[in-house]
Order: sequence, then C-alpha cells, then structure tokens
Amino acid sequence: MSTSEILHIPLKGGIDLDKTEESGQCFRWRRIEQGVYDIPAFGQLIRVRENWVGINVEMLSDADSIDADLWNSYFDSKLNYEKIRKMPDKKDEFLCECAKYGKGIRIIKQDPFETLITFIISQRKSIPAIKTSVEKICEAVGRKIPGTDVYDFPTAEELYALDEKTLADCGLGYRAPYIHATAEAFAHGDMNVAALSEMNDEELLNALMTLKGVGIKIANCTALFAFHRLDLFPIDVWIQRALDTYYDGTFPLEKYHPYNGIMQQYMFAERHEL
DNA sequence: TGCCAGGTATAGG
DNA sequence: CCTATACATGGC
Repeated sequence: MSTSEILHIPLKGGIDLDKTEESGQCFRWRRIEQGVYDIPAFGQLIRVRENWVGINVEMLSDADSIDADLWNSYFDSKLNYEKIRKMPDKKDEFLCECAKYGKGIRIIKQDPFETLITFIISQRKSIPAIKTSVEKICEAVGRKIPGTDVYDFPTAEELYALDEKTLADCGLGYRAPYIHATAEAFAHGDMNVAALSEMNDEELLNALMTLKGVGIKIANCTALFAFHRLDLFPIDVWIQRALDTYYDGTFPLEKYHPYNGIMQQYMFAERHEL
C-alpha cells in the first residue's frame, strides 16, 4: 500500500545529498545517482531527490501517507545552513576552506539507538568497513521494511535477542559485547531515549558514557547526530590531526557557539586533504 | 602484504 | 589526573 504522494520539503540553505552522505554521519544511505538517495530510516524507505530549494520525498515502503513532521526533523529543515556556513573567521583560512567545500552539508537527526550502535561499531574502523558491519547486523536480524527488499535496522529487543555467534559473524570483533550490552540496556529500559532527550548536553554525554564501549567521542557523535546537540564537537583521529596542524591542538569553541558541531562536520568532510 | 581505520578500557605512574 | 598499550577485523 505505497502512497503515490510526493512530499516537497524546503530546506533553509539547501542540501547536497552526496556531501552530506560523504560527511560520515549516515551509514545506510544508498546512492541511486547524483543528488538521489534511497534512505532507510524509522522503519520506512524513502527516495529523496535534491533540488534548488530542498528535497522531494517519495515513499517506497508501505504507508498510507508521508509523515511530514518526521522528515522535516530528520533533514533539519528550518535551520539556515547557508548562514552558519558564513560564520568562520575570515582570518581562519583552513576553516573557511572547509566551510566552502561543505556547502550543502546538513546535520541529519537520526534514530538514537541506530546512531549509538553504528558509532560503537565505528571505533577503529574505516567508513566502508562500518557500512559492511551495519548491513550485516540488519541482515542477521532479517526483518525487512514493509513492501521493500531492504532490511530495517533492528530494535534494541531484536538486537539483544541475537545469539553471540550470529553477532560475532557481523565482523564486530571486540565490539560485539559492547553492542550486546547496549542493546540490553535499552531493551530492559535501563536506558531510554525519552529520558536521554530531556537531559542537557553534559548529562547526556555522561549517561551515554556509562555504557561499555562508549567513550567521549562516540558519546559526542551520538549526541550530535541523533539528539541534534549542534554545539558538540566530536574529536576523532582526523579532527585531532587538523587541530594539531591548524590550531595548536584545540579548536576555538567560543567563536562558533552554538554551532561547533557543524564546524566540526565541515572539517571532517575535508579530511582527505589532511 | 602491511598498515590503518570517525576509540575505549585498563593498568600503571 | 595523565600516558601507554591491547584490542578483532576488514579494506585498500
């Protein structure tokens, strides 16, 4: 029962789907062609086409209608990224270059559990390897998005139910017990998204870091990409390399409040130049 | 083939 | 508090 309706979403400051995907925040987007992606999220599969002012969303999975609020939120439609992209200090040539290249990158507001699990997987893995492991987990659980051949990302209960060997066969290495424990925490309600959402940034990071295998970097990525805490600035090997090269080790966070996370994403997207 | 990947837990100082 | 080290596995 797929709806034939097309939802148009204006995005303030526009979007470049290729650059957003390549900026390493989403690991399951499927490129169809330039500016067109199939995106599995929230138990649905949509086909997204970018245009001059935003995107058109087509529903590929079974649905009676398209949830406009959900996808407006997912693509952060109201924030004007073109305005933010002009924030870098003109004297900071490196950041200006990153922001120039980053035109069209938006911070996607993804599902918290999926984001947390995928970033636990991400530690000491290349982006292609992360994608492979994430797909293997989805296949292992084996529940398809209704009306499609695409596997949905598992719920906490589904992931917790996977036996040890099946999980190990997803190429997770030493992360497998971390994934299992995190799934258990959410499945049993020891940790829940509603409560996390109510916390301030510091409380949220601390709560996430109580999980085994979640340190400061993964906590920051989860807070930024799932809870939309745009001022948080995850530091990975690439960002640290940039900080050492261009900033004497630390980023001037005070200059870009409350959008340090977006500056970080512009920098990460430029990582190949480092 | 060997090196490195969107790090973290742990032990030792 | 800080630093050094082990850690599983895939991709290039």
